[in-house]
Amino acid sequence: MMVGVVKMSDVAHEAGVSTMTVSNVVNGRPGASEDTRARVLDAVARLGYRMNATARQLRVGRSGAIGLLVPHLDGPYYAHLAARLDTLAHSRGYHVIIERTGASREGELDAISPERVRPYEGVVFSPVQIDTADVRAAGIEVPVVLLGERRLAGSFDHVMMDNVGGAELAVSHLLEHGARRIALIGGRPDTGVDSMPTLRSRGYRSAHAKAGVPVDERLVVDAASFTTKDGYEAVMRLHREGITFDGAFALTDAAAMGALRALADVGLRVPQDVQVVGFDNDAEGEYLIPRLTTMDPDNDSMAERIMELLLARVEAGETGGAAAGDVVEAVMSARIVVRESTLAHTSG
Amino acid sequence: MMVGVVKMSDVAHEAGVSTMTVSNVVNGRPGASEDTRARVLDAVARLGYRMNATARQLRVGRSGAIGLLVPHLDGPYYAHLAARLDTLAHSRGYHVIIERTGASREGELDAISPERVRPYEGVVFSPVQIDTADVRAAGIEVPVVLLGERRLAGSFDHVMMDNVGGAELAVSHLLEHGARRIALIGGRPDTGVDSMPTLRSRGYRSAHAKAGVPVDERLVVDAASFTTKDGYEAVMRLHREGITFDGAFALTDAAAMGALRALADVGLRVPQDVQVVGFDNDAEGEYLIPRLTTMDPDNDSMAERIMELLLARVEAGETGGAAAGDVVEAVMSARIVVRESTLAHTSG
DNA sequence: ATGAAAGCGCTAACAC
DNA sequence: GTGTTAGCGCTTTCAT
Repeated sequence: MMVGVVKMSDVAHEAGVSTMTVSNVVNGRPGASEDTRARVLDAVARLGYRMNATARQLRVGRSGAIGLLVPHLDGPYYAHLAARLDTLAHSRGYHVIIERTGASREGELDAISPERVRPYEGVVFSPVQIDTADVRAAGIEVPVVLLGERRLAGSFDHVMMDNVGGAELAVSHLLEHGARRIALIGGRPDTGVDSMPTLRSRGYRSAHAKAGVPVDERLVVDAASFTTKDGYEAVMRLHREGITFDGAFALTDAAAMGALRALADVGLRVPQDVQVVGFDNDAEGEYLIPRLTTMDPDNDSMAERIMELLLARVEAGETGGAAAGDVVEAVMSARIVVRESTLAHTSG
Repeated sequence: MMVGVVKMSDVAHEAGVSTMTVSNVVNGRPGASEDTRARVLDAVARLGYRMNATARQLRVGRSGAIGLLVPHLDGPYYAHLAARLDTLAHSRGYHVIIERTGASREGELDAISPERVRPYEGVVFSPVQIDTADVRAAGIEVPVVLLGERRLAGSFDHVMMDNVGGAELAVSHLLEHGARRIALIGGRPDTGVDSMPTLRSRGYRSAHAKAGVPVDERLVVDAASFTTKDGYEAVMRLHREGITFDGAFALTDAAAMGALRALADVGLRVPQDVQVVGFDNDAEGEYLIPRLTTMDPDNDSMAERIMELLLARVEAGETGGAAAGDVVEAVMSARIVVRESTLAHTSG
């Protein structure tokens, strides 16, 4: 056993060969006799040699690492995505490294800076504050797949969920089951900007339009961040202001959870008095009281699509982030999971 | 604007100086006239130069990155820890990079391998499958703080939660409030091995011992992984087998959530028929029906302690993972948060 | 105040 | 089959 950090030249010396031969053996390249190979491997084991990945990367570029740059890890969404991506990456010989941007502009710019991104062979980035121009300007040098609702047209492969369609499905379900005054928990006026809340709010409106049911704007309750707390407070606010409703579409399951608790607190029964639908299909939804009807975004397919797009570019040896011409925009659709929080049979 | 990757020598050429001068200016080192500095900065801006962190690291070692190696990111625990550590790291000029080990032995060994760990200036590692010997044998070359319940005696700084004490407090609370047959959801027989479930189970037993209440072993229900589903199924199993109980201590809030749902399904009222306590103080607990009494592990203090220990060693320039002699073992205690799922007043 | 030389640990390209 | 040379992009040292 040697003390200090063992490098290739130490192994070479020990085995009585050149560093090049050690490199070849260690990397499983052909062109070394069985005898030499054995001697090298033996020396490696004896000295406890471990390759210096930094040096290797400076030389060849390959690191085997894929960066996943997300705003935060609260809630099951990104956690689950990370797990799926990691599994997929492993099966292709890569591993996933996760970085939090903190959902701030500065954090996002930091995370996508070339210094920080260069060690990765490709990155999956979910921007929430910055836009296409910023991402292009950052000058990322590796393949990028963008994630999420913001339209970053034309420059990068982009995987997004069909938020509008999913929300429309959710609200149509409520309308079909007889709800006529549907609260939108965490809703936003349509500012024209694409974001998760504005898109899901847009689906809420289009479902109403299709059904010919007018929207009472007082039912649209904004929420800061779609947490359980926010959902709770939104319903409480409606109740305090005496605004009645017989349905509620919460922009996230977390918010729906808070809404359920608030409804219980004010004595409204779900689904008899108010029917509730969430969005995300969090694992907990199945165990809430009552069990929550929700939209399932099929995150697994999404993860597969992402990894497929990214590795295609990585393995094609693409460089220079912004892809040329043949950019893919994949929209994944969501399906409804009906549970106790909405009525079993269609009314009307 | 230049095409391709711009390096220091390009900037040097453009500014008409040597690379050394560029290096000095870019890194804010003294020893460059105002005039030169301006010319260099101008060239940097014009060419869009970004430093190559890999090359720099090969030369000097510093990367500014702290690795957080965790089994998974499901649930709020590690997500919240990551956020706290990241904030603390930023205030000290570092950033946190998260890696999932997948809670497998292989994944953990992979993650702590010198190749993978060398880019970090220090790592926070939460092992669940491997033990001290493995971690030592891995030959990590940077400071390490270990996290979690497994005792990895003597070799590394180690921050752990007082699982036994916390569980004892939770169960004592139930006993004080009149519960006499307390189900242990996710409990384990004490195998002598230290793990979250065995430690919390130990607290369950010691609370009973202190109160002089015997434990009915049929109330100890194992669960695979302490999820909502597991909690639900554990209670259902007790009910099917006709085992009655008037209290339940779930090893995690997630499991408690499933237990609450199961109790509702079998027609038992909480807290009147069964009092329930969880562990972890997840944000959702406050909005469950009924609101959940739980143990708050004070993760923020824990994160502070971890970062403090790690950066102390990093900034002391320590190398060679296993610290010499002066190893710190910090045990953080948990406090109880009383809510609706247990009775308001002490009985008996 | 600035620059030239050497080298961090590794590997591509080319000898032999 | 194996070794030599050169160099990835940066910084340390020492000269000027």
